[in-house]
Amino acid sequence: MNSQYDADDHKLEIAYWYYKLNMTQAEIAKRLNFTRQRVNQIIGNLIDDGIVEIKINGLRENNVEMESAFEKYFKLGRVFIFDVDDAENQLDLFGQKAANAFTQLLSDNSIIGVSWGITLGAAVMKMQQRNLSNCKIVQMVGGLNSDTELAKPDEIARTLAKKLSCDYHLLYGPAVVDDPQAREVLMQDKVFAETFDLINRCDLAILGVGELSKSSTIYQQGFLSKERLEKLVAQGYVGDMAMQPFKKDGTWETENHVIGVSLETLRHIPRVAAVACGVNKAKAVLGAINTGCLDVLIIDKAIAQSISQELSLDIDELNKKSN
Amino acid sequence: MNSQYDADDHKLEIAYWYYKLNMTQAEIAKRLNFTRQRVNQIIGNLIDDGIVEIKINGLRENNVEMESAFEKYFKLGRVFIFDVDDAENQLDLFGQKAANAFTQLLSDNSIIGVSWGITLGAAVMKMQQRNLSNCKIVQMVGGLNSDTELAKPDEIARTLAKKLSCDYHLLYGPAVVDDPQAREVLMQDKVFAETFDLINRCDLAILGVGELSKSSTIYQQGFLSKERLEKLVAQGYVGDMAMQPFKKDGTWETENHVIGVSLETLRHIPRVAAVACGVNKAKAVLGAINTGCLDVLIIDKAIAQSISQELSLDIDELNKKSN
DNA sequence: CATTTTGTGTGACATATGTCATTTTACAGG
DNA sequence: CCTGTAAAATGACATATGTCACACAAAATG
Repeated sequence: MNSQYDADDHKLEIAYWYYKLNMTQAEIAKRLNFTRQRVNQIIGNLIDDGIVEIKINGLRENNVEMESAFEKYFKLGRVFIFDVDDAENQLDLFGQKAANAFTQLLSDNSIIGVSWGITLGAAVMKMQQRNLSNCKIVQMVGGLNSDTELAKPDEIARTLAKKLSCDYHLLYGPAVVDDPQAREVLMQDKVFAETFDLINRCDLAILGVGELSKSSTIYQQGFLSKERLEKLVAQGYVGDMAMQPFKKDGTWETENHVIGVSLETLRHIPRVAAVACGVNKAKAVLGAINTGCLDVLIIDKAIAQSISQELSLDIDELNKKSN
Repeated sequence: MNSQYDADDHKLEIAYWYYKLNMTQAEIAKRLNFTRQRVNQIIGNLIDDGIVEIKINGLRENNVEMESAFEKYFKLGRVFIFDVDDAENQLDLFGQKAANAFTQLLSDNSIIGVSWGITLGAAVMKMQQRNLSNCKIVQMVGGLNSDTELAKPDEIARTLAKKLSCDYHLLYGPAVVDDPQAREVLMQDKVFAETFDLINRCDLAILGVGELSKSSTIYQQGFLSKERLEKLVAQGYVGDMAMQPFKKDGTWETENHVIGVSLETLRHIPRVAAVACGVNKAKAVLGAINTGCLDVLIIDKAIAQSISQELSLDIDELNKKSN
């Protein structure tokens, strides 16, 4: 009844009526003697046509765009990127923000596995007190004597449980043993049966990403010998999660010194969230992403920018509505 | 569960996800552990909050804003305002655009009453050929011998009927009689019974607005004597529709020289559309609006601006979403 | 300490929107 | 005049959105 020409002619008024006067598509259709579907289609193209522009003020101060781009590029469920400019309180600041991020991931009636690390500890400590009493926290790697109280997995598990007012279950074994044979024996022992059963049934796992270098916690604290560190680095390993090392491309050989969750197991946990802060962890984070274990990534802007640069990501391009 | 503070914090990402990534409100709610309703409410305020701005390019070249403002201010169903800058072809240009406007008002199975006038004639002539064969056109004022063929009501009725491929019904009487007595007699006559029945049952009436001055068609063509014109003007009359004069405030006394539809009858026709072109008709149009007979107004920009100026209308203000 | 107030969560519901498969219509060549 | 094709209308649905009334809990008030 009406030609293409008419439609062009009417785009402006449709835009105005719909976006400014909040008329419904049906009302507009009635006015123009169009079908509702046709109006719907025209409105759907208004932005592409350049007739309507939607501007979101203050986007650049935020990292939303970069977060979304990462989610899309790496096929992650959720990415949080935080500014932590204040080098002084970096850990505190990042911890606080990561804690807020965790808040969004938690829901009642879930089994939550925790790993270890300074960053993870800082985040858990900053979490708000809540009442998720039907959750259960489970320690996913064995105990280790860290200088920093809150980096210890058992301590993290306990603290988190307190925050959520729920029960927790510890892994009563050492994180690292020297002799693979010893590990083998221990892992088979029935004491761990329930623990590993819980780990396997986790709904959510939260862990830190560690780098592999002489300045890394894992080395500094002596959980990794100089020889093993050098060997791993030589083999191309770049980081670890829950003490399990991986290479830059995300591959790994099964570890036989660590008592705790394996990367293979992590892979089957529906929601795995990793935190990392500090640009020196960029390479490790990239490797962590590549393992395919992660669903949620919580990092600071420095890491994000470093990764983005290394891969020459075009943030704007990625967010084009290609879906 | 989440404080006000959180919501503020999340507005930006909600805006981005909703407007740029086209996520649904439910998806967003899930991400943030909000209820869908809360996200809905936040999104509803995004524009007021100044976080989201919607810009429609090229609005000013159009008259949409002014049209909407008029609709709101005068409580009209629809207002069309057309640019007719080319003084040369003013009638042609305006006629063409008015014809398009009519197109939007027409639907099949309706009784359509027509009046008379140069502008109306021009518009009807420019209408596209269509197939609305279940419509019926009815002439709403008696015949008159105009110089301009297409200003005559019967000619307009016939032409429109041809355009719509439908039947038409003429009013076989004079438009104006000198003696009120004669009019009385004629109006009672059974010949007109069917005609006036049709007029009363009109779904749509289209008519022109005339001014009352020495340069007006109604006077020039001699349908109104000098004496009557001067008397009417002296009494405050400013214009006519279907030969029925009205004052600036929209009031009128019943006319007793004209054979045709009364303003009172027009008032009860669901959709009455009036056309007018040329700034000299501004005052008449304002009066026409004030009669309360009109639902649709089709005018040129000059008239619109004149009226807007006289009433000191603030277009932008009117279109604020006060509803 | 009791009591409003305010913000949120919940469940229910009416509308609005997006999408498809199918039919009509309008139009361009043959 | 016939026929293929592209644009629109139609009818039917599944989702998404806007809005209630109501219940709760935390914060503010007296």
